[in-house]
Amino acid sequence: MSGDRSHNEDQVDYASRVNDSHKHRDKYKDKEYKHKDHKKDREKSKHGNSDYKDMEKKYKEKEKMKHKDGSTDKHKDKHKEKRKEDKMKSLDGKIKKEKENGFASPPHVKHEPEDDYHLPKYEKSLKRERDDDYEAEFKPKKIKTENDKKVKKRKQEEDIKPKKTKSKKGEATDGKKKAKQEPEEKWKWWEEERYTDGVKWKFLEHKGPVFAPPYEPLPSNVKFYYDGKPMKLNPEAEEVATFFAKMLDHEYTTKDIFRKNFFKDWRKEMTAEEKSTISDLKKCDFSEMSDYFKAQSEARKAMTKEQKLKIKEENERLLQEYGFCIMDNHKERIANFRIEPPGLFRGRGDHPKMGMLKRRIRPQDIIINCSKDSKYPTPPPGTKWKEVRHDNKVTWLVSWTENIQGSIKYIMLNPSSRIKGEKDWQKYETARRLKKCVDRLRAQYREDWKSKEMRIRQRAVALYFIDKLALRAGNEKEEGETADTVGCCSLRVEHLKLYPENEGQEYVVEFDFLGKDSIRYYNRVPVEKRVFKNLQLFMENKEPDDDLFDRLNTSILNKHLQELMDGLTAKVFRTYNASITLQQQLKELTNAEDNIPAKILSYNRANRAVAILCNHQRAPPKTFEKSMQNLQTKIDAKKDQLSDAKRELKSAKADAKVRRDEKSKKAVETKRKAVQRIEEQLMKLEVQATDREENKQIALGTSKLNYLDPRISVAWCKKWGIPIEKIYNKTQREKFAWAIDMADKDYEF
DNA sequence: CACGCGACTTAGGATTCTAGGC
DNA sequence: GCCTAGAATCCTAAGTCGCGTG
Repeated sequence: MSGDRSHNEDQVDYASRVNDSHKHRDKYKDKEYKHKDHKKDREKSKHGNSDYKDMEKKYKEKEKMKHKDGSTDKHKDKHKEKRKEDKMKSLDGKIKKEKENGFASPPHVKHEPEDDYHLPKYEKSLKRERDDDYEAEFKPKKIKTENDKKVKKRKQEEDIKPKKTKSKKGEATDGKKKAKQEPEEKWKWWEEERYTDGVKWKFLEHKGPVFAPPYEPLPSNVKFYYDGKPMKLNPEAEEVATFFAKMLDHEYTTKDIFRKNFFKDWRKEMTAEEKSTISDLKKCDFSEMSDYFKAQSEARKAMTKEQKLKIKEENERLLQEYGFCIMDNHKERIANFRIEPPGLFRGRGDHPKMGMLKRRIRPQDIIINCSKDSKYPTPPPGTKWKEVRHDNKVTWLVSWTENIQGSIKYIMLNPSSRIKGEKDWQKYETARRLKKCVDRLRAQYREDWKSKEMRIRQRAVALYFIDKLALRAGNEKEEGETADTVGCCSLRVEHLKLYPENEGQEYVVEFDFLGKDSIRYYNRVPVEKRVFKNLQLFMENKEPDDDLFDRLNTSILNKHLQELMDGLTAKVFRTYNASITLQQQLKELTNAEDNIPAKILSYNRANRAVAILCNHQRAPPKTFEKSMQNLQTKIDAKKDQLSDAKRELKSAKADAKVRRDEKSKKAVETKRKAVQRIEEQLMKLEVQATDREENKQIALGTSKLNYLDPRISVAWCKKWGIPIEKIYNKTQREKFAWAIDMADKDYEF
């Protein structure tokens, strides 16, 4: 079998892995996670000369280590330190600059040179301009000649499939049109030409963002107390206090870092007087404020129908006005047109910045992106945008810089939009191209395990993990800026344990680390002997907090991958392995004789295998135990009902035997039907229970939305006559409209 | 050529909505 | 009709990756 992942079935049945691995964000460190101390050491060594010398010594020792292979020297730790210092400097500069720019200089509309990229003549045509490069496919830029044949072939396939464009139009127009006029026909962007060379649109018009509602001061009867005494805060400080008060029930507010960060930022909003009084967060009493907000939310729930409807209508109005944009002759839904309201930063895991004040975004923080010849969004009265630009090489409509990490946030389009959909489709096409050459790649990295160059061995082992275990690439992160999490390339020695033998298996590697969102990855896998030996080598003479792959980073890895296949990066493996697993599991698990609920259980199980592979976890719902119990009660009741029905059937039969008339025969039939019906109901419930139990701490949504080629699911539905609604809800159907339209029952990933 | 940053995808949790059971 | 569990949606943090720059 080519291109499947049968060489590592062990991935699929590791329900055991998930079992109690979720939510170890906090527990984790109590156990044996000692990284903190090492971190402190590293922190120290950054300053102070003697420490630096120690480092140098260590560095030299390392160099002596195993690298007799002549590979280029590289020491990640050293770079890390350097980077950090630089960043601190540049951050300083940035803050100062921001103050000068943001407030002093008037915001302005930036005018681009006339002949830039603006091509108004195209904008009226309904179809996008056809590109000069007819061969251009998903990856417009670099098309390798060796691929030309395949490209052409796929092109043809695509041209053949979409034909029913017109056919549906008739039925839809005279059909029942909903009160809110649908944006005429559903636009089948996937039947049109794509842009190449990085142009994302030619016309873009929108209304700009919706700002967070202004702060409403507390009523005078709701007081804040310091050290038992009521205290009126200035509005700014009061607002920040309310952010804390609203989170009082949340675990966050018990965490030291959170409290420390909050308090520090809160004090910045206080008057000199307030600052001098309020010196200890423990003496702050927010409970009255907290109660007030609870009462408010209760009141909101208790509102009358009309009031609720009014709010709903207002929301709808806002959505209609700001929730859409015009991009290239089509009205498209915007994903997040509301600006993030101010509040306290809720970083995940052990985030050093949790609790910091996320400041309010104002019009002068906002950059607008739209066509030059569009009607620009107007800033709120008396305000100005930071900038209006016309960059059609990007997809965002609005951006601003956030104050916690200094990163940029964007307003972009909905997943159902052309611009997102095309990219998504393209992603799966890249993964399918990987399928075609994955055997070759696997052979290659296995060969590379034997390389005499350390960097190549490391690269090959890392790639093996990424492929086999679906690990993320693992970019380096700045210490102290974010939670300490890792991916493949950033794994440290402390994250794995090697067992030459474990529970009857040879060469077992135990992984235990925090990945994205501080979700714990725990897995014990037998690996090939060569991998094991290499790992031993990589770990020799290293401290627990040293990088496992000291001669590798994501950039090196991705450059290598790019050479192996056009468009290949580490994350493509996740997409590929997820999709191919789904396809295989569906094939394996779907039983032709099963009824629809049972088939859907199979689908969910296939989906689950992928979620486990990708380590998509969730906190077990708070009500999980209870709801499980409820379900069990229902099942028991149904069982009783069934035995009753069976008894009745039996007596009806006996009766019929004696009486031998039509009427009693009919009664038997009725009873038989009843038994059958109840049996079906019982089965449905039992299936539901199984499904739910198996899903306790596994999240299916993420893989469904981001990793599974929707055409696989669509094909499966078509093949088995399962309504697509059973698999995808409305939003998902919108996102995957392209797949639903184009995949037939024989689609192969 | 490292490195910072911009753009975009992926992610889990919180909040809101809704359908189905009482 | 009401309540509530579970689904849907919203929210925004946290990744990936490529590119420009000094």
